[in-house]
Amino acid sequence: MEFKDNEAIYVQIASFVCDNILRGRWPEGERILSVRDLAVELQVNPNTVMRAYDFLQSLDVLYNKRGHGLFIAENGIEKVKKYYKNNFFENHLPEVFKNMYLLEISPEEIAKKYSEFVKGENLKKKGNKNENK
Amino acid sequence: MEFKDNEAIYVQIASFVCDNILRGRWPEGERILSVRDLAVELQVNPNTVMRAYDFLQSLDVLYNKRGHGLFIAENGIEKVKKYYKNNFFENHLPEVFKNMYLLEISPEEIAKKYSEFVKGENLKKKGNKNENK
Amino acid sequence: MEFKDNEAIYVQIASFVCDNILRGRWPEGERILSVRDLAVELQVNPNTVMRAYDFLQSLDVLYNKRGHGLFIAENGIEKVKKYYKNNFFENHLPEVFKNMYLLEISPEEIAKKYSEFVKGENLKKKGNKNENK
Amino acid sequence: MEFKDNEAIYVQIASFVCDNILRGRWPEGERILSVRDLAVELQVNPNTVMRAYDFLQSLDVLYNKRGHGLFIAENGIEKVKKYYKNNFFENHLPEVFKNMYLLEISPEEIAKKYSEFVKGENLKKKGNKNENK
DNA sequence: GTGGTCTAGACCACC
DNA sequence: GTGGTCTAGACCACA
Repeated sequence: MEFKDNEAIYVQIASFVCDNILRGRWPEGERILSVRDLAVELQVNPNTVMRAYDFLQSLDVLYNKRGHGLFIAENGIEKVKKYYKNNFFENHLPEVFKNMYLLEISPEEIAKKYSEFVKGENLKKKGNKNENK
Repeated sequence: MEFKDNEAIYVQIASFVCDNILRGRWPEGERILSVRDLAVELQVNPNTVMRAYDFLQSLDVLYNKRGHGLFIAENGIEKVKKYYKNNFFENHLPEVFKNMYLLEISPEEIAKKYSEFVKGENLKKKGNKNENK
Repeated sequence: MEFKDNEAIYVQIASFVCDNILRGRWPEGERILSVRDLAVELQVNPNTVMRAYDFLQSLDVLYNKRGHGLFIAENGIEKVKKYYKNNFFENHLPEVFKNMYLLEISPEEIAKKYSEFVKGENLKKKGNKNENK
Repeated sequence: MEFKDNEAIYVQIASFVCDNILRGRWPEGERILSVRDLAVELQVNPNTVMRAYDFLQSLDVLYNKRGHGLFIAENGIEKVKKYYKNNFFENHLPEVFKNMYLLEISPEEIAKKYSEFVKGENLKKKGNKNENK
């Protein structure tokens, strides 16, 4: 996995985990990869994974069964959505709107680009399905 | 002026300057506030303003007339737009699209919220005009 | 290391780094001396080294692996050459030609002196090789 | 006249004066433009011209006839050449050679570009002659 | 340990 | 007055 360098790696790992939860790849209630395993997979220091997991515990997306490891909360999707939605509307969107306004980018242009983005995502999905066959 | 604390102050100052240029409040070719004056106004160390101005000089948005101060380039708006547009499409937009996709936010909802944002901006403008009466 | 005092120290440090890259002494992809270490070695304030490194990052010659330090880009040599060549042909050479023209110095004389210069450089190289024996 | 912004203006003015002397446009022994007149012509603060003249006096290129103004020395060309040659060989050339060496630019390439430069200068001369007709 | 940011204050050349 | 450079020292988040 490649990391952007304008954002802390642990934040990107947290996003990565949430992604997998929202997309249903990691089902609610199940045990999550151990710190060490994920660290190996992402080629990252375990401490960094730990920070990401800590962060997600503070959001109640993950919880700790003593001695059994970390699990995804039963309402994990809901929790993630809540946090991300709030973040999106409070922090990201105003910035985006300001840019659109000053750079004279119409919402129609955004919508058009978005539909292209969605196409790309759907292709990915199909690709993954075939991979698993 | 208030600064967010999740972004370096000098970056926010640079954005502030670009904003004023894009909105036409600071016309192309004109002299910009001196390092020291802006530092006093923003209650910030002159070095911090200097860093922001340095950055804008490296983008050719500002240029230096020796001994006379810094001036906004004749094609300053164009330069700013170019930089901001690139930044917006490369860095911001993909992130926004991913959020929209995963959080199931439709482009129509975005468009609606945007039109409200624009109303707010227009009110601000009128407010400023009245102030000057 | 000695610094000329008609040029900013941080610029000279940046040149020093580029020199080492172009000469192959510091290979592409490798970690570069930390800000603090180079500051100690050059007997200079860390901020000054930082400025040099900042500049080289803006040229994409250096990049940052968070928490691990700064590394020379894979195409670092190319990037440095591009920047230096442009600088040389746009800024230095016209000045040199004007001097040659007005002072009546022939290109043959230049060529002759250059071959002496190259000899000196080659001796330096051999000297270093012997040092390492 | 346009000034480069990487060199002090008074230095550029001094060069401008030397240029005119070396090219024979301003003959040895003659009175030189007054500080004020040159300042107006170059659209520059008189103090700045003054500094340039001061500098040239320190090189014995100009000298002061009390109450009559500044004059170009009888051996002005020689003095200018001496200073510029020294400067060229001591300061400029080593830098140029280093660049040529590291960027792998051959003296032949330099010679070729120089001959083009000379062509350009000769055209200018003819152009000026015709202007004065 | 790493880079990055900010402040405070001094000093400089230039116009 | 202008920008620009440098130092010293503090503090931070990150790995």
